Amino acid sequence: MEQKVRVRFAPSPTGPLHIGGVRTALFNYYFAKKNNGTFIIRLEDTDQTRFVKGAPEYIKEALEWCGIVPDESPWNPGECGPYVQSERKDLYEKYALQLVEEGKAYYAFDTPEELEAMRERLKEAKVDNLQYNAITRTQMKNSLTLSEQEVKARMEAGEPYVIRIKVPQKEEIRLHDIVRGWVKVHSFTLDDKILMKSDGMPTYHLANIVDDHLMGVTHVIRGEEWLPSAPLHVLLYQYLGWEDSMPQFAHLPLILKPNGKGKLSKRDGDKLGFSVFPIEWKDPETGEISSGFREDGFTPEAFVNFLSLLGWNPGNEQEIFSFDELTEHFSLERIVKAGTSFDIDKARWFNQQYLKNKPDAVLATELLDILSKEGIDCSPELAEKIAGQMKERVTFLKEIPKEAGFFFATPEEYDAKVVKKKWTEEAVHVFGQFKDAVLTMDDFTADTVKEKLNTVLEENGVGLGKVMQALRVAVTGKGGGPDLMAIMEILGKQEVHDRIQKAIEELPVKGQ
RNA sequence: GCUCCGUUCGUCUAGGGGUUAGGACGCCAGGUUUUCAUCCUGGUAGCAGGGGUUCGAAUCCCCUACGGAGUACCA
Repeated sequence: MEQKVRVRFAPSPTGPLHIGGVRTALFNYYFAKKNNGTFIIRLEDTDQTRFVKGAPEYIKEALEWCGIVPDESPWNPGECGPYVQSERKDLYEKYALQLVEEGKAYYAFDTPEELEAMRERLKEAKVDNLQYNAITRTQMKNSLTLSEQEVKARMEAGEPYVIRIKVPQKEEIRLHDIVRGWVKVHSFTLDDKILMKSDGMPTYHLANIVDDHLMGVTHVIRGEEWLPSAPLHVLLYQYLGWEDSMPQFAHLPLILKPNGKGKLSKRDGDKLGFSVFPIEWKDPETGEISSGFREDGFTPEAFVNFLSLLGWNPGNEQEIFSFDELTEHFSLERIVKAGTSFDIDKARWFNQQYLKNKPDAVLATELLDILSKEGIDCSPELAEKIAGQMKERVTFLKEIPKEAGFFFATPEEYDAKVVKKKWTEEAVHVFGQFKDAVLTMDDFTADTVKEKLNTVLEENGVGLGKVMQALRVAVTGKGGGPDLMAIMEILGKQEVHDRIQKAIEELPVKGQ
């Protein structure tokens, strides 16, 4: 049976999306596009108390930055709307009621205190699973233990109640996961999860199944944290009579902290020295800012490339992939099973690869933006030249103002180590001649300035190697950097002259 | 505790009965370069442990250990 692929990414708007969520979205997206399918975004906001203002907008912006364009979403609804669960509220109750009707679910009136007391009791009795299940439900206040009249009376009196699923006592539940193969669980270890909360909202479990069914979702690709509740979901599909159209599951390995200990969480950001969010997030309550990869200077291409290779690989040795290539090569079968530690060094390497391979003109546009934020004036022509000189030497474009500030201003400080070692009487003597010679040049390019320097050096019988670093320090203030001749060409002859002049006046000569 | 999932260099991973266990990041060394970086060359380092099955196991099975997730009127 060939069915058109429909997948969804269903985040909960409780804050910013972290990179694990982004990767889940990416894998769903690749899978949809590769199979000519549809990619849906659905907001799962059934817990109204945890809704965070700005979260939906953040999710949208973050995914867009990565290059994900949903086919159907709250922002561009398709046929299966609405795409926000709180707006679908009325849909869910019907199915919950249907299950109650069929004896597959029931009403429960237990208070949080009573539930807690039940768990305590079980703990003391050294019972393994502290659950609301086939055994314990017989001791609780629900429509299975209470008389029909009493249930009715309690409901009419406005007493809060929930609807719980009635999990069979002895049944093996099997599900096939594309990543993990067959997973078998005994129903006794599941508990009678709440389907409808007392506020009338469904829980994740119900809403998720109902929506996936109604939206025609064919593949559920989500994080491994959902694997333990997947059997419950299967049971729900069976109960609702939707087993035949049940989607296929693929549970993705978790992204772990760099030390491999524990799932990477939103709180790990910054604490570990790197971002865990795609783009910056400002907490609307506290105003606290969490850094994002975008603001750190990552290009979306590098970020996406890196993230896509966390828990998936194409089976060959290629590592640099464009978005289209990722889509083309992606397959669920090649997702790895084991959890994956996050390695920021590799992420940085990816960014550098992309930087290196981008045309100077493209980089110039971005650089101009960075420079203007730093209050540095720069022409597009100059920016392009600087980008060309610096792109292989930095990991992020935003390092340029600091690493190559000499392009914009005469150095105020000079590398003390180089000065101490290389700023010799001989060098100063040669530079005195060189700076004047420079002013007489008509054609001032990297090549001609090199010729000129060589000429002066030859006349004085001094080797190039002996004075190059000193000259570099005089012109740039730094001990390292791009080709000095190219720098001088960019600076122009007057500036070169003035800088050498200044250095000669200010720097202490070695041995004097 | 219980249930489920997992385990190949420090990290990301290839490899699915016969391989000198391959690649990438990182790290180290050498070369190139006027310098730093890039680049090139080389090096470092791994099948969690124990039992089976087999002529032969990183690969298949079992056990143990370790790690992770779940165990809410959160998703």
